[in-house]
Amino acid sequence: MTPMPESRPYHHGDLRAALLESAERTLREKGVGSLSLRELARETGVSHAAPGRHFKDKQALLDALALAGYDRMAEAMEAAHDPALPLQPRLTALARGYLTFATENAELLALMYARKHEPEAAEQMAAAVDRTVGAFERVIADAQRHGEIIEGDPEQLTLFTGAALHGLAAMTVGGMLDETAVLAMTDDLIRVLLHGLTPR
Amino acid sequence: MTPMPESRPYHHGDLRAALLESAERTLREKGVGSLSLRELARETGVSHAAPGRHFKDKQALLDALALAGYDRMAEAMEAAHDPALPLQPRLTALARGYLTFATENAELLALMYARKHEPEAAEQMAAAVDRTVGAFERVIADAQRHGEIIEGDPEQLTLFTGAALHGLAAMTVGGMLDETAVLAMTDDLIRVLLHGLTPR
DNA sequence: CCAACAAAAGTGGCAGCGTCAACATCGGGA
DNA sequence: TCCCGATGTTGACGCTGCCACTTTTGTTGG
Repeated sequence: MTPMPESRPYHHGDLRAALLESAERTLREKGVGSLSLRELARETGVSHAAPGRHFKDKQALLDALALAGYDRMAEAMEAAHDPALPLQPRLTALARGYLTFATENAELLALMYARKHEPEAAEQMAAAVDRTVGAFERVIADAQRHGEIIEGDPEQLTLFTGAALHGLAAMTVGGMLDETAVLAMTDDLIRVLLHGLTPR
Repeated sequence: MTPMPESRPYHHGDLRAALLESAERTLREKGVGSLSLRELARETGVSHAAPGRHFKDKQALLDALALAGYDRMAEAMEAAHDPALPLQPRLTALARGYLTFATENAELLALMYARKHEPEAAEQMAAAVDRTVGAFERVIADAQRHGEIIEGDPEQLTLFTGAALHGLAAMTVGGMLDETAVLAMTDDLIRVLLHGLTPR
């Protein structure tokens, strides 16, 4: 039970990465509310003030987490993006990609959308958002050029599509829907988005 | 500058209501992050432990706030609901109602959707959600009976509509859109929802 | 009419948190 | 080699939520 001197080196090696990793696990397992710098330091085996060397703020750590999240999300979206498919399945695949990422990273997503970020981080975020939204926008603009989608500002049409997806994700995270249900209705959602609620 | 004995009565009168009111103001002005029971007590002129008499927890106070929010939201929706209108303007009016409430009560809305509520509060919330969603669902089911909307589970179609709206609201709250822009595109959103992204 | 009781408020204390300043240790470049 | 900057540690401060205990107050039954 004695702490076992352990002779851990004075310098950790890559504390910053270790903290981010540990933080992401805690975020996933216990939520952002029970994420404490001191607890993090304890888990990582460093003193309570050590994290301050790498993140000036708790918010700075959360920002870093969110930024990493955007990278992973962009990857997931790009992986789900198959330009060879026709419009409807192509959109459906993208939608599945987003919804899967969103439900599997609910707490992280909340952080990403949080609007509390410090100014410098906010810029990087904006760029990261574009990477994700861009995937959708390309599909829309593409299809528009082929006459498969109505005319109008493609940015706005993309926004509507994204809003529907994000709303569904938010409802899932909020507990109104369960994860399998939301994936099961993705097909229907895209169909409604493309063909409308009114009969043709 | 002296505190001025003030001879405030030992019993406040209606501390519970005073706390909720003060909390809502702070929530609106400084966000949930800077909402502290002690600060609240100070503002209200009572001791730091007095709030504990009326809310067993900080979460209990947040739950009460959220519950009141649901009531106000339901009122706003019912006020925006005009059954005399034809389908499209009727939906548009409801959408405006929701988006207006959402942008004007961003922090509160986040609280309402937070999924951290204690079990008893959660039940009341579910009922409150139904009051709001119900407004939309009635419109959809109504129109379906008149053949103005495609067949299919009205609950699911309502969900899609609600998701699009909520997504748009979330983006506004998140700072991607500004308040006037979102209201300006409400018409377009409903049109796309009803008639689809593809040409007819 | 008043004693007793319960509800409502106050007081003090605890542990945890984020942050800061001052000090310690280490490794790498002048 | 030495020294300096980056990294880690220690200790402290004020804040927070929460708890146990005491005090005040209004109400109510005898």
